Amino acid sequence: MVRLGMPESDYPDIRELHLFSEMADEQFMTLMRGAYVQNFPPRIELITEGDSSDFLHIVLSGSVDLFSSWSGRETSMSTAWPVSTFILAATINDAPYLMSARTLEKSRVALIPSQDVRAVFGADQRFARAIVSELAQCYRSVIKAQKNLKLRSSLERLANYLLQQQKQSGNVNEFDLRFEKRRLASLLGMTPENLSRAFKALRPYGVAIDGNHVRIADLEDLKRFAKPDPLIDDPST
Amino acid sequence: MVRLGMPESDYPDIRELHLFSEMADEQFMTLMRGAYVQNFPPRIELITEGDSSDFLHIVLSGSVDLFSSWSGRETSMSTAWPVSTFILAATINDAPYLMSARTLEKSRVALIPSQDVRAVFGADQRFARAIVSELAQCYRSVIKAQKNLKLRSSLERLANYLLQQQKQSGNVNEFDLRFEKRRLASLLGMTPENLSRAFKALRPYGVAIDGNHVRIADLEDLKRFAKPDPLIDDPST
DNA sequence: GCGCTTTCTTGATCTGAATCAAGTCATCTG
DNA sequence: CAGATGACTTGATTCAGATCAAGAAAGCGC
Repeated sequence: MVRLGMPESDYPDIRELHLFSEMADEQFMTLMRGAYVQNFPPRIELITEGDSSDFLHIVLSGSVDLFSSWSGRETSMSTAWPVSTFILAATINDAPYLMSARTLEKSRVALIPSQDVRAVFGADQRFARAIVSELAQCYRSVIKAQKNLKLRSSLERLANYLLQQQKQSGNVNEFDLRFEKRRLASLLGMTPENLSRAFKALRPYGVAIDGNHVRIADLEDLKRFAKPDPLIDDPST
Repeated sequence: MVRLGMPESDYPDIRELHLFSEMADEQFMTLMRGAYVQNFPPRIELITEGDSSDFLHIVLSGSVDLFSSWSGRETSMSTAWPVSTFILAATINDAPYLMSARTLEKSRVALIPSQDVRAVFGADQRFARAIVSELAQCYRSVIKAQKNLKLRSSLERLANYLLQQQKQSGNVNEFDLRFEKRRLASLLGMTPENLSRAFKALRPYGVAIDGNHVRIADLEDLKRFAKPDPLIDDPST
């Protein structure tokens, strides 16, 4: 957990992000000069909900779980994969975090002071536009997640999740789950026990699971059951 | 459902909105000149999910239900009250609507062409900042809604909703529900039948309901059950 | 006023999903 | 290697909430 200024070798990864790709060099360097990079072991809590947002975070490698708690219960809200930012909204509005974050595995995370982000927002028109676009994107993702939760049963959510992963794996009929089942369960809003049963319940639709390896026999068959909808399942729109 | 350019008498209401209050007069007038105002009867569908977003909408009077459908099911996502905008994210990203909108009652709605909004965003630094701030706010609202859904039972959601309304009514111990119970049920993610039962289940905590009139006997008692949390229930943070 | 519709309530029943409890399996550790 | 640990599965049970069905109350048109 060593803390240091950001090495220049990390610049290109960040520069590639939609959020930073269009801005002026000068402003980009301003952000980078104020930034830190830290390496974290697995299961370290990076952020606690309710704390004030001092840094915009960027996952450079590994992965980060965003979760929330209330009254002794806990739920996964989403996962941040490289290379992407998280808690942008709190940074922008200088408001307390609504979610906690912890590393799922060994992870490398960049930290840009929130005040730098807000300052550069005022100075760089393109950066401002990128932030707006990113925020709108984030907003739309949550809306989709909410529709998914309110309109579908847990079995339907799993089926659509599998279709999404299948697509993301390059439209092959076999792929590996990207995380352990207990977290997948929480993401899908169900218990681990029920996820187990849900996988079995999808067998009649041609879904076979072995460990974390999934095989889909007949995509059309599964689609008939899952009824995927771009307004819920398509991450790009 | 007459369509006209916006009368100047509506300008002040809109100008007061956080989104428009800081921008330059000139830019504000540009937006207003391109805008329309329409009067709608109750239960008219203003927007259908999936359509492309040609206008930023502003409720001037009445109220608008934002809802979504999938596979024959339907759910209320939120309600837009005067004076506020809706579907800002779709407008900004020039993306299809994720939610449909219908008037709940006779309503007056202003329409600003999306391309004007995007153009002025580039021209007015203060407007850009206001949009970002508004979007971040919207994002955070949905996150809160999602935490509410995933972490609480329907009874807990109702209890916290009542506390929120009580606060909004000026901390008095009696107030009226702001909409009909079937919609409240949908907003809280439950059926009308269950909402009925939930009200009865809150009686031991001092909640009395008569029609749409609510009386809370002992606020502390209800709070002990509801365990309100600013990171879920406080609309301002 | 009277019918008509719609909302709301209440009870009975059903179901999806959580919980509880064991047991399996794989991995890690001394 | 034995024992511990943690992830996953499976079955039995419970529970929250949905659905179904019917009646009560309230609003509305004529």
